[in-house]
Amino acid sequence: MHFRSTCPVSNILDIVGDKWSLLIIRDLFIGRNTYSDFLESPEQISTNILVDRLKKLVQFGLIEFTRNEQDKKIKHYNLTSKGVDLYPILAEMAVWSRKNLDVEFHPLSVEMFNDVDEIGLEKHISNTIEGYKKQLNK
Amino acid sequence: MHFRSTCPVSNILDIVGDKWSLLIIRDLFIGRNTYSDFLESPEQISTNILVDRLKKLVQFGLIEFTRNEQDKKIKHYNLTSKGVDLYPILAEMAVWSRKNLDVEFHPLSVEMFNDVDEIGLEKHISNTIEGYKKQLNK
DNA sequence: GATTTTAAATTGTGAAATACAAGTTAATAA
DNA sequence: TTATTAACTTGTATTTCACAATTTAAAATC
Repeated sequence: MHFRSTCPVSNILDIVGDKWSLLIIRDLFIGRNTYSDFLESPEQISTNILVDRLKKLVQFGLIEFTRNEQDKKIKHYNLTSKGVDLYPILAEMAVWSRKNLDVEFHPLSVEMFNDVDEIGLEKHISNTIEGYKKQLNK
Repeated sequence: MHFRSTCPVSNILDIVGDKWSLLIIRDLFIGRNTYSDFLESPEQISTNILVDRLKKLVQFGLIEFTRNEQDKKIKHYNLTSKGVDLYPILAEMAVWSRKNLDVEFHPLSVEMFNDVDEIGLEKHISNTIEGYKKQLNK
């Protein structure tokens, strides 16, 4: 891995600072976990870019995959602990957009973040991470 | 502005989701605020990319500039409130890198974040934002 | 007021990343 | 044996980025 500098902000951007990587991470948090799932996301990633990003994210140790027992040609991707640690960044991004952009957001995002005003962002983040880990162990 | 979807994470990535925009924002938080300052950053942005990103960030309303009174060919850029609101994202990125990457970080970053263990991330963020705003009004 | 300096911006060219469409592979299902 | 389908590859066009050189315009110097 080549880092442009020794700045930690620059370093993480060298890993996930492209148009697609963080959207795949987001997908994993909302339960999408297969190649086909990712292709169905509303942003419409290209197949060659998707394959490339999945490989890179595995190389970086942010995600890994297991084979479906019933249909072994299906790969189920999941976040590693390094990948789960990205959630605060995604959450802060969503907070920024909801505060600073005057647009109608996807119902799923509205639903996902409607607990923030009540319980606070910190609790929302820890709940989401806990929820993700629980769902993995099933 | 064209958004790929109505997901708030996707939306902010459509604005600052490239290799350089957030590094310019970072620079502004550490006191670098002119074209020449940005060029001197360790990541070595190209002049054409820098001009392009500065224009876009102004268009998006994340930054603005004033002319130096003594030397009017110098532009001093500053973050708008929308831009200042990006700091939590930068902070979470730095937190992620410091936790998950095994590298030596720039002394400035080490110094900047050495208060986090003591006072917590939330306080670090509000202090940094407050500090930035104060410095602007001088 | 002509010349030099410098911050900001532009231009040109090659390389890399991304978009889009079509085709391939290999495991499973029929 | 032949579909079917999840994952992946390939080819080409477009866009973005990197790198080097040059231009512009305001300020400073002579």
